[in-house]
Amino acid sequence: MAQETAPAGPESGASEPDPEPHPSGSRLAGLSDARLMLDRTSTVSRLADVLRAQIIEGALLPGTQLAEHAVADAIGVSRNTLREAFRLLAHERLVVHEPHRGVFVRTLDADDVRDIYATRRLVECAAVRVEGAPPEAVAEIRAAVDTAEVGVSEKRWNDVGTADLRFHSAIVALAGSRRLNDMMRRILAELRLVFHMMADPHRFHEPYVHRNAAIATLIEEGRTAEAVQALIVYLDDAEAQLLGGIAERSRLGR
Amino acid sequence: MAQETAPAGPESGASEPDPEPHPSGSRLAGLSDARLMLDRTSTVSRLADVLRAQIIEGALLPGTQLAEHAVADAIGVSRNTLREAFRLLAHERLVVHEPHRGVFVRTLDADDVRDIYATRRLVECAAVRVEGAPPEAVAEIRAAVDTAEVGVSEKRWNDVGTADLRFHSAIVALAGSRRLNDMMRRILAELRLVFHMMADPHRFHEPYVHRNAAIATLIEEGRTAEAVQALIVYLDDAEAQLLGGIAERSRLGR
DNA sequence: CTTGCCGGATTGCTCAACAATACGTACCGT
DNA sequence: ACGGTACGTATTGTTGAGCAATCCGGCAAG
Repeated sequence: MAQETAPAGPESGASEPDPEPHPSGSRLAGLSDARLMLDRTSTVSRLADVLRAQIIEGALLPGTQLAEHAVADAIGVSRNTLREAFRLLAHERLVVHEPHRGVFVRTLDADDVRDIYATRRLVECAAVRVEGAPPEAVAEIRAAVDTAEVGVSEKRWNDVGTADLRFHSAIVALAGSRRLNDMMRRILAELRLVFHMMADPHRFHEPYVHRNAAIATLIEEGRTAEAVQALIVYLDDAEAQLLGGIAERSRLGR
Repeated sequence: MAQETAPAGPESGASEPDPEPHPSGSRLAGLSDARLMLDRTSTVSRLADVLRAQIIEGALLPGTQLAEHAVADAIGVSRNTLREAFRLLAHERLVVHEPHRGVFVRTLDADDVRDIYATRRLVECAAVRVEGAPPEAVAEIRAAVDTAEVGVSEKRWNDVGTADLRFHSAIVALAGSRRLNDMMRRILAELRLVFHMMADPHRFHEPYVHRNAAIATLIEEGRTAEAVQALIVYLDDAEAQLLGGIAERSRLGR
């Protein structure tokens, strides 16, 4: 399942942050990142990408143990290389590393959800308020909404979820900060773990698609105060629904 | 220099993100992280802590190459173990990992400074505005100010810098979000790299101590709007000064 | 001065081994 | 039946060596 969806966004190299553009004054611009395109290698990076994609897609459910020897053999890499990849994923909070016990796909609790939504409320609302947002970010917001609506009409709920997170990434991109974008990408990846812990994941996205559209319009029209208000309501509702799902899940069989 | 200062804050385990507090409803609070205190082992964690402290204190200056074999031999750990620690630090952006070339202590440029301050403006100002801030966070703000003032009177500039960053960490803590705190700790650690790239690092902290005190008072009195305004001015000035320092540095011998 | 080539050094990754730790299970006394 | 102990096994933590791939510096040729 979930195998047919695109790998979402494993683009983040995560370890090569800077092309360090040479100070040469010559007109050779546009080549500064060519180096990165060339040696996109590094087994560890690709390994982390693969595992990240598997976790985000739900192929590896929260709580699953990732035994080193087994995974290393299955994928065909050395145990040491796998451990390096695990360190990255642990730093992204997609897996937890319990000493002498192993690494497990992260299981989030109610406190995590509350913390995630506290962060989202603060960052997303502040991003909407930022002056002089780059126009391509606004366009990206609209594009995400369109994608989500297509997904709804075709009942591709997984894609709807992806588009929803893309929508909120685009909102954060209004702030125009790379670090903020990275942080939010990681937090939204965490959020996918919560969805995978639920039954009927799609019901957590589908009702919000039209709200996203409304918020997008408000942003496009520069009505930031109203957009922020709508966003707060949105986030409160979504948080409450997820907390309800977690409570329900823990009530029955845990 | 800088050797006499305390290791600042190497507390962040960075790889064991969660004590995973057991859902047991019993009143055994405060013990959830006892497990971590016990097996505080893990060579990789301690190794990362050591390197992080060295970098943050300035013992390892930006641009320094950390050759695997040399460092591993010097510290007395295996090369594989060291590589795992490097992955952590690279993810924290304290070092850069250039494929087939090695890892270097990160060198930040003007764009990095702008990005860091864009993030700080957004996050810190929003944190001040958050309702219902935990009182211990406010107390921590005041404590940081006091420490900074003691540092000034004793001309311990390095401690003044540490206290300044502690002040801003405390401001972010007003939001009461663990993830936000972690992110800001990492960003402020990055900022220390910028300071180490400058001549006379202390002149970037000393003029701001009394401003911190004023902001702290405004926060304590609940005058958030004024506090935010003062914070924005503060951040703008600090950013401009750092950018000036970088420009100056790149003008002469790079 | 540029181009091409070579040798030395470093990194990327693998493999195998051993110590340290956690877990399941059988055993034991009460 | 219950709590505790001991033990064997499986997994992780860490090490060390080794080889291919890659980068860097220098040197020779054009």
